[in-house]
Amino acid sequence: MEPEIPKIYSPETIEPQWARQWVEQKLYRPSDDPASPRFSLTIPPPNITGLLHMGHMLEHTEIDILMRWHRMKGENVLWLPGTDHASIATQMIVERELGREALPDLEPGPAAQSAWQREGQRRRQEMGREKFIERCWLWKEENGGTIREQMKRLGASCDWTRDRFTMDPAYTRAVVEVFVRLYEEGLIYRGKYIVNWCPRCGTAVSDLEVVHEERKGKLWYIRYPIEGGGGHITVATTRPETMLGDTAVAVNPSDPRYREKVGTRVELPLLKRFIPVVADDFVDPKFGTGAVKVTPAHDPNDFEIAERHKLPRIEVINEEGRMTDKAGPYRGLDRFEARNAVVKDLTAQGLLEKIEDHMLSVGICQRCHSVVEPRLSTQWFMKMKPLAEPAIRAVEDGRIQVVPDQYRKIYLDWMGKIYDWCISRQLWWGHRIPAWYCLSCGVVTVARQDPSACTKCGSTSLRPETDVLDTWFSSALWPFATLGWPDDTPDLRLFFPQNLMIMGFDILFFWGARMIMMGMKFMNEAPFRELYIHALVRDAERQKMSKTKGNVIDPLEITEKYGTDAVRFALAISAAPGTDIVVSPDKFDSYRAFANKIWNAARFVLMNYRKLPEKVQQQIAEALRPMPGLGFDAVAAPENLALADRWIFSRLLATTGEANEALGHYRFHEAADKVYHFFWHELCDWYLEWVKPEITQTAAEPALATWINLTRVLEAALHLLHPFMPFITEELWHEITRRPREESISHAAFDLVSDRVADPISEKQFQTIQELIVAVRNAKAELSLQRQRPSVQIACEDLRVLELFRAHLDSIHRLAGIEATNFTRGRMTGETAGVHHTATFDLRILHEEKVDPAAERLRLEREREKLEQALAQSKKQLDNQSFMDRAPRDVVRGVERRNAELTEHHRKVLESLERLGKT
RNA sequence: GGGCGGUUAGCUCAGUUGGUUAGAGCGUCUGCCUUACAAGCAGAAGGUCAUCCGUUCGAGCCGGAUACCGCCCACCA
Repeated sequence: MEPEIPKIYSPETIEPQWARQWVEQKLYRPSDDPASPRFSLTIPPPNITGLLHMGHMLEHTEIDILMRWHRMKGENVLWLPGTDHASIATQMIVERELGREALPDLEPGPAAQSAWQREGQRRRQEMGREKFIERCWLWKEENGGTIREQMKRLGASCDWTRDRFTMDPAYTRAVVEVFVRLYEEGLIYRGKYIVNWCPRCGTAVSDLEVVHEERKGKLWYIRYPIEGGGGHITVATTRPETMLGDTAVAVNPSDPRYREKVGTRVELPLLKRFIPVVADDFVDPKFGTGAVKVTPAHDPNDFEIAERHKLPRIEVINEEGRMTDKAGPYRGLDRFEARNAVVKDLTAQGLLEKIEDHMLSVGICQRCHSVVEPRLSTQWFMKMKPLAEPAIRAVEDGRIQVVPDQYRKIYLDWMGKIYDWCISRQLWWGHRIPAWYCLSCGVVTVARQDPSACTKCGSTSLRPETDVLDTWFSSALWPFATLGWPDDTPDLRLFFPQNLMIMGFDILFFWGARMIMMGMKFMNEAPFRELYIHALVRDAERQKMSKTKGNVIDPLEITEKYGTDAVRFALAISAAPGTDIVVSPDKFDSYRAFANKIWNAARFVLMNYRKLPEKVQQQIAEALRPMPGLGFDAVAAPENLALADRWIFSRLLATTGEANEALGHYRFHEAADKVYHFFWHELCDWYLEWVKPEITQTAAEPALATWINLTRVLEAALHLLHPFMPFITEELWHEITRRPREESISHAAFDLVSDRVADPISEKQFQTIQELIVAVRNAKAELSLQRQRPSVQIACEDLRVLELFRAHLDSIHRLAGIEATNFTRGRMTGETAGVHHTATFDLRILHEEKVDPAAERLRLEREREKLEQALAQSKKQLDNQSFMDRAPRDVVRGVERRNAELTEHHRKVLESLERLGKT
């Protein structure tokens, strides 16, 4: 900071410097000393395809606050950063890029996007697997670091020397190791089942990657003629095109309508095939007609019915969503075109009985929003039940704490009814499944290294598996694979298990649950001790932010405008656990104002500090080092401090305690709020105002004790604020302490956990003075005398209070804006108008205007009414014997005290009214 | 079809185990350019805590029901 300190805080000139320095100095690399208490956390790795959005920023802000807080507590903190290869997302982006190169002239837009995508897919096939993967790596090198650079700019206190990527060679080794071990144990298997198939992406996806959407659909009632004449059975379906693959009609065995038909055959319209009528408990007689068409190759329920009845499975829809040869005349049609054609033909043949509107939930591909097709296909699966059990117990018995608690139950519910996980993807970018097929005998070899020959028959003609693993397979290993597993590394020994994991609810099952399962399986313990689920960020209309809605707030943009610290603070103070958080420019504005307030408070102190004789400056700086934390010494011992100094110190201690408590429970909003209130409304509004004359005077005798206390409190306040606002506090800390630029507030010792209790006597005394000052300001405002400095008359029965006022008369005069005070012991009985009462004192502004008796009466009457209401309530409680008997003593005493105060205040008001009446 | 969360000031939200007078920010109104800050200072107005019933000496908070809003899970064609 130059001697001329600007009045307006400009984050844009200060933040980038520190951000750069922190990274260059490797400031947040933990020590490798196993003796010091450690705190470790791995970042939820953002996708390399991603740009930083507000959700990231919230997550990183919360993490960073905690990391900086733990560092302040003297712990050895590791925040390990990294990125995820995002198999499907990356492949799509690279494909689109290929498509765009081939078709550069298209007008950008949704239509072009899908054209590029299709063309890109074609070109991918053309160039082949190896070339395409090379291309993906290239893309990753060029774009995959964007988020990392953004995070650095936002001051995330990661250890960048430990940056990891899910496709690093070492990490890939861990993935292969896990796959092979699980396969050898029979927990990974291969089989032909119905899976969710995305025809657009051309791959299977897991259940979790399918989102369900309520859509208006129809229920078509189709007549299946009974073989040999004699009527028909009507089935209802939401997907008429699948009838082409029907291999049975099923009815409930107890359904009297169809009992006789079971075992007979019906004719499948359009294709003229005959299919049996079977009885199965699955069928609900109350739905539709009570008869169900069975399409084993395209419906999971029908698949199971077919298993039970040994029915054939006919695939009529292919991997592109088009009808197969088995669909006869409909072959080659898209599945939705086929639907229309089938309905049209059935209508023409008079076999369509009716059509009803029907709401149904449609499965949509999470990635590309295509309608997912349940499709028979050979895939790799992970058996989940045996893996889930230990992961359930770890949460049940508290080895992992889930915060907020509501998510514990959601986790347990989901884990309780978990299904096997389809882990193979028909994609190229990702971890290739380490399996080889023998072209001679057909046996599958799963191995850590490329096998040269078949393990069964020794043939050397092997075909490697082409499928890759679901991205979430590799991220499930994140908490230990990033630390060097499967090797027994020092990092693994020192930092595993992680102390904490933070994530959004949206990936609790995708990632959180699977990490716990893999941790239990391969490390024999929970991968982290606590799991904190953070809120979702929404815009001012409570909408979830998304690119398609166009309501995305770009953190970098907003940060540039308001400052990182302000945005961080706005997020933190809005982040109550378990609730969504709403952000808006308004909010950022108010916390930018807060940053400016901090800046100016420090500026004020510094400006005056620099006017002090050099010797005094030295003395003050001396008192700040070595870091005394919150300790006192001889100069600034409590008995040498004035009331205001003791008061602000007491408030500082209380605030520190509250902020610690709140952060310990992830109550970011509460911690931020306490610190905010302390800094602005106690430190600035009262304390700085109070000591202003002492520190602005350049008198021969600087108030050394006050100066020391002031700088200490300010320094402590910067520490308190630092986790929330790292940049401005780093900057100001250097100015206040005059420490070298190479040092950092984040590593400065600070006695955060103080065993000192607050100082209730000073607090009470200061509070009484505050009451008086506020009362005078009020009275002045009521009389519109704000511009003047009138004299006042104060009467008080309590001699100690009177003494207190007298002792601080100058401050009171200055802060209340009055000229002189006339004190009386006792009550104000001789005056007829303009008297303001409180329980402890009476107050009258002396001024020339005649007080209007009518207005005066109105004011007092209103006051009387309020007091009487309050009195009635406290009396009621005191008269209630049950309350007196059962309520705790301190509650009763509180009511009694209040009642006494009210009574006193009320009596004074009544007396004033009476006197007023006499005039 | 199950499960969960929400409903508090004009707006956005706090309110930790039930306890005296329900808070904050923004907005509104009044007055101040008081030599740190007008992105500021000093004041003010504004709430039957969604509704009903219950438990209790005492309920914004605990229990039950209702209404509306939102979310998650689910293989009923």
